[in-house]
Amino acid sequence: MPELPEVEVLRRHLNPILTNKKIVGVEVLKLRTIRTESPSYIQDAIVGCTIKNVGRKGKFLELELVGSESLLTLSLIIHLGMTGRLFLQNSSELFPKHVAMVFLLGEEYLVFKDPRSFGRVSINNSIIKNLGVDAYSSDFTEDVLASVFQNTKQSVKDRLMNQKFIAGLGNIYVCEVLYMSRISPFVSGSSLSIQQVKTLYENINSILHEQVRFGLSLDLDFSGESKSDGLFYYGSKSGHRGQIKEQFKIYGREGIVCSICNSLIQRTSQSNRSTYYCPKCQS
DNA sequence: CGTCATGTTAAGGA
DNA sequence: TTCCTTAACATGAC
Repeated sequence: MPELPEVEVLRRHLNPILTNKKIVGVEVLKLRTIRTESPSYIQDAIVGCTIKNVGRKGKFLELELVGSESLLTLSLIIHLGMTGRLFLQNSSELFPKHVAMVFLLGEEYLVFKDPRSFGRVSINNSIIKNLGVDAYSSDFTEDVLASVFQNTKQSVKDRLMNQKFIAGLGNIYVCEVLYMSRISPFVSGSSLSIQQVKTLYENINSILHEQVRFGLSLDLDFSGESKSDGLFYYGSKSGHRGQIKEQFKIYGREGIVCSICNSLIQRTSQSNRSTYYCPKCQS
């Protein structure tokens, strides 16, 4: 459930549900999910802590925890990777397949399911220290965006996807934003005009706000895997489980005519990721 | 069988 | 050193 808008929608759903809940146990089913930290290290640190807030930076969720003596605070950082999902289920229900980690909250379990295991959980917040400015925050200004493109031969697309510079944009929304801005994904960052940077900035803001608003407008249900939240099942043409599916203007639309100029939308590869673009509008 | 998938990052090259 | 590119990770859908 990967890019910034999806994580933000999830955060807003989880925050009221998780706030003031106490973590009474932790189970690690996939060691890969915690990488170098051992299960006992995580357990010792967070069991007994209470969740005070669910925050976010870029695509990372940050659960702010406070210890039982109310002195110690720490962050439980969760990245959903490509296929990660977080939901609550009742302690009496069976775990689904591919559960990576479970946080016991008394009667309820916060389940982290992650089939591809690209996600990550950590209590070392240095992993979010290297992130650039969050694209959805007030710190993200036109000047910040302009500085991202200075002195680089790297393509506009690769720069926008690099979390070190701007945190939150991924493959889908970078394709969308470049198409909206009529900018070629292949040109170098430093070749952009001031006007192009301005257009890009406005489109990044508008698409992120639009997608968060769209996600929040859906009546999603985060209490239990069986009900599923219905959102963020891209990649499935039938619309996975017959649920609501986000619509994109360019992403995943290879071979379909561009609604602006009637050219065929193309797909190619950039840094091992698919780039969808209109060869005429974005030349 | 083969190709593709919302992401990150270690390792290698220039 | 820095900046950039590539391959790898693991599983499912089509």
